[in-house]
Amino acid sequence: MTRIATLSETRDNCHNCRLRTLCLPDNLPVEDVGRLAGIVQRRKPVSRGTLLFQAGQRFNSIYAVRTGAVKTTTLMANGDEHISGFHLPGEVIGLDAIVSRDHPSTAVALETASVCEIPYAELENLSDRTPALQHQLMRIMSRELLAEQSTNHLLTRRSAEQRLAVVLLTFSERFASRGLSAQRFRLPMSRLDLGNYLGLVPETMSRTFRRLEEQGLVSIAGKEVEIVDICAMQGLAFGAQGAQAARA
Amino acid sequence: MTRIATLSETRDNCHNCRLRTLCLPDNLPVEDVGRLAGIVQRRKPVSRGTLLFQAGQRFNSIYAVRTGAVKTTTLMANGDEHISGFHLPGEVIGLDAIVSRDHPSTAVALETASVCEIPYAELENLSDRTPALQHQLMRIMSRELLAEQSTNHLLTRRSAEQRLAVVLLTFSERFASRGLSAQRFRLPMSRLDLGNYLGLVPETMSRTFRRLEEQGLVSIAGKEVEIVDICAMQGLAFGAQGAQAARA
DNA sequence: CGCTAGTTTGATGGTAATCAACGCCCGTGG
DNA sequence: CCACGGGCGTTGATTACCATCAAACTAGCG
Repeated sequence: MTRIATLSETRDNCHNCRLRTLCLPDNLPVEDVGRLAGIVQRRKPVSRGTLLFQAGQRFNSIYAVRTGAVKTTTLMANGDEHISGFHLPGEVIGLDAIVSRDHPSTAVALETASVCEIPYAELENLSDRTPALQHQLMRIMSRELLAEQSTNHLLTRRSAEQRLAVVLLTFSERFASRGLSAQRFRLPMSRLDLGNYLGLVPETMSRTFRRLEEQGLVSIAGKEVEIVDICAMQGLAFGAQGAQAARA
Repeated sequence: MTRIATLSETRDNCHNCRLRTLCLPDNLPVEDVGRLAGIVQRRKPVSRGTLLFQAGQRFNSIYAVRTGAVKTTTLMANGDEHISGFHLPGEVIGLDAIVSRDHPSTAVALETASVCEIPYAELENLSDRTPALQHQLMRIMSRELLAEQSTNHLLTRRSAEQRLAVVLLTFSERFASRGLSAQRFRLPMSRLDLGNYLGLVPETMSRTFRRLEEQGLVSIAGKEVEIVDICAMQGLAFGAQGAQAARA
């Protein structure tokens, strides 16, 4: 069932992409999408564990996830590794490298995944002549900034249960906006990875999953998640105060 | 001693600004700095507590801090307020509003402060015709992204002592790069604000300051800070593991 | 069929939140 | 000038949550 992409298909890259409204081409007029498609390079699928780029590597391109899921990790000054995000199809990664010559983080495929590579020099060059593209880039970076801020809040002021609830609801929404079920989905990462992202050790992850299940909010089977009571989940995630300080 | 800025002085805005290498004009050719200066509006100093913009307000401009210090806060879904950052002269705020029509956060002067207002429509328009400006904008956003990521790590995986050490060292560096002393400085925010930012209650802030002092790392007098042993501070901030999980 | 990474369970302890109360600084108004 | 008040900061006692340690269990995979 392997199909070979023809050249014309490659040119069509973004036009026909189901993810176009989540990705760089969003808000672009048709002719600009064509020009963008001209510099986008589809990469062949890679298997779980493959590095898309590595911290310290020279920054040449940003990447848009096409299929599968990717995590980005950073080696911190003290030597431990921090997962800065999980990325689903349509999301752009590598933006944190623009300011320096090198990638600050490493991107790893969490499952079989494929990406579009966008050489940054060419993207810069193109967006110099394409205001709409430039504006879309700014919007994407602004959105990332906003997401990081809300992650910050989540991590400082919420209990383990709330962190997990928020993250599950976030995945639910992200899957839904990609046309998948908001109720049932499969988490692409291990509990260790999810715990690293949330600032919780695996033992706590396990116990917290169980507590959510006991409360009848979710049903868990390995990496398969079913959100049983979405309202109660939202109540837990966003209602009242965290377990910790929440003074004005 | 009040000086009235003349028109020509206003035009010169960015050229003569001591902060130009930290701010939007950095990396721009002289003629582009002039064009940028043409759309920058100097605002009169405002006193402590003044709101520069408010969450929910229509997004029109970004702002560069010129003097003083500013905090940005966000009202989270659960009703509590989260301080997303403290901003010193040369830093640009409001970038998180680009993606939506409205400001997600509120900016408050922490002390007497003045800002430059940069109408975003004009900035967009100008950067459409000014590649270097666009690239500088991208670099600034990328830098912000990076900063948020490292804050994330700080908040999830480090003890109260380490969080405070990191934040003090960060302020030290930021003051130093503005030509001020790296050893002695005055924190512009209350302990409550700093605690909110770090995810710590005021009681813990107080005790943690005292512990750093007892260890001979710093000397504290109200908001005045002296970093006594910078090496030991760095050791504490970046060395070894945090008090919490740090598994790969 | 065993191996290893990942996950779970239980027992214990430490760090920081919470609760309670007091002292300090500073601006306001009598 | 002094008294008052409130925001801010400090200190102490107690508690809760989550990390840590230890160990068993499961599942994918060569």
